[in-house]
Amino acid sequence: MDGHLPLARSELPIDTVSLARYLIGKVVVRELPEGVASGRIVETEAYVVGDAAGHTYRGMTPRNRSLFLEPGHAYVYLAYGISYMLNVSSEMPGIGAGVLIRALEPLEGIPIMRVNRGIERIRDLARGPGRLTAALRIDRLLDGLDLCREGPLWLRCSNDKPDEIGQSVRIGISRDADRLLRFYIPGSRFVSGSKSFRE
DNA sequence: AGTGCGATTGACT
DNA sequence: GTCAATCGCACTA
Repeated sequence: MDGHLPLARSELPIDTVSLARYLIGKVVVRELPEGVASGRIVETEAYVVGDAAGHTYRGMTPRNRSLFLEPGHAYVYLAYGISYMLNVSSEMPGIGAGVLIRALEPLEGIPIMRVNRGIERIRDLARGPGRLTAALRIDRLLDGLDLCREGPLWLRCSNDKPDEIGQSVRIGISRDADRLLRFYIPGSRFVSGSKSFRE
């Protein structure tokens, strides 16, 4: 019964792909003044070492430095000037790589998420990387945060483990686009981009 | 100092 | 299905 504890850093896979699979089924917890909002991770993408689609492909910059922290730290950035993306750093310190959290199944604080998103439908609250950060009110202020420690944003253990994990190409990228680095719970109504997948 | 471009979303045909 | 919105940042000069 460890369903209420933060993920232990010592148990996090160092390898980016392993971490992307490991995070499926775990819980993202957001602590806000109004209360707690949380969701189960149903979809991730790995941005591995040497990945032409990754933000660290050309080395460390002020924006992406969080990806070089030890595993389990938040990397938050703004995409298209509109949506924030939440990533979990992977690999040893000094190596820049990470896992993008692409979709959550809402658990706690659904009324809070509805207010933050301005919509009612539970299925759409956190289905998509920009939607989940809006639902949980995640922005650049949380960049670099240790997600293995309780705080404003952290990752929680879960008792139920998915018995199967689907795999496909990543969504919305052009470089290194053929690699099967997207992972998701097959059949979940809460995963994004239900098109283009293969085993 | 200027420029082009996204790890997207929501509105619209 | 198509498409515009929007802006920080990395890159060029």
